[in-house]
Amino acid sequence: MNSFLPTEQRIDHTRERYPPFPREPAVLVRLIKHLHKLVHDDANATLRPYGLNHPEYNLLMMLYGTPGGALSASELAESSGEKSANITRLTNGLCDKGLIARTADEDDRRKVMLALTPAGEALIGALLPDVCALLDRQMRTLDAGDQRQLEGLLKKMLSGLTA
Amino acid sequence: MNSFLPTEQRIDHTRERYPPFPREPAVLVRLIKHLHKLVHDDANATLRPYGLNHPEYNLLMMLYGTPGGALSASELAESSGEKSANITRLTNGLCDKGLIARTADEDDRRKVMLALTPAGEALIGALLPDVCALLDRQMRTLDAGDQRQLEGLLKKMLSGLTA
DNA sequence: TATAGATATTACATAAATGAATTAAATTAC
DNA sequence: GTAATTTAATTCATTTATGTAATATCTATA
Repeated sequence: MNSFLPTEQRIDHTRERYPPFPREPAVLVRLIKHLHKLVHDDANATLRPYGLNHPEYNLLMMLYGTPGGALSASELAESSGEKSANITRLTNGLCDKGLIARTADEDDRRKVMLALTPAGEALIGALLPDVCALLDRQMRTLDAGDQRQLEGLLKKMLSGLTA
Repeated sequence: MNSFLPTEQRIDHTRERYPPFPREPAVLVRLIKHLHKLVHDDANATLRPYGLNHPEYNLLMMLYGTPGGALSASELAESSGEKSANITRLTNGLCDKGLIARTADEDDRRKVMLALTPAGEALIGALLPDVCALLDRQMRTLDAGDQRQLEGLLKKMLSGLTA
């Protein structure tokens, strides 16, 4: 898992067998997959002591970072990239743990608004130092300029995937 | 899902509540997650007509791109990033479909060597044009220079995650 | 205001992934 | 040469994620 070289060699061998296979796009897609997995596993390890996994943490941080502090289930699904059925399961778990609370929206009674409880706020306060250390560590090989440049390129890539 | 702006706004609001939260690393991690999901879903949609999902396709391409054409189960796990238990499940499915075949390794009888069958080779030959088109389309907003630069930065990021 | 159509949420069934434990074969140490 | 250790692959139980369909509520328009 530590070296990406074998992956590149396989892509090169694939191109010998099938020349139109586009090297750079294939390398980039594999890198994204590889990085995602490492970041995801790393985050899970950091969050486990707090009784959370990465998707649960993401939902809590969506609420923490939202002015007003409340989002509907579908807004959470949209912003977190999870399927709505999965949001129900995850928010059930977070409600059971007492970290978030559901309230019916007054204007649109189809909606269920979700917000952090004091216990949820407290948990985030407790884990943020570890999370910040994790994020800084994960990006430690990139200086400020690298990070800005990478952000720009990833957004450029993103623009080709959504349109 | 199409805009990344709300995510950035949430990160900014998080930083108002908790200033040490590192903006760039958080943005980059979210971008990686976002891009991975889009690429993954996109690939699944392209592969479905061929009766494959993305993990299955990855395993087949590992074998296709390996000189000699055979890998052991643990080598497949290592190179694909899947857990070994998952490799067993996935390769069972691919064997059932007749796309790969298991043979015992002569030197080490604990090992199970996996290789493409003629049917597996044929399927890859059939789907590669679509996959190449997909890859080129996914990276269409990045010119050759962008792609090289992005590859370099992602590898630099990777070096901080594995060590 | 009645009703057709759209949206939000949830429930249920199914699929995919993971972790822990098991079996079998090879390697090492004695 | 035998016992202990390591490694490879699988099985089983559990967790996590997805797709489909059902239910309830809202919106628009005739």
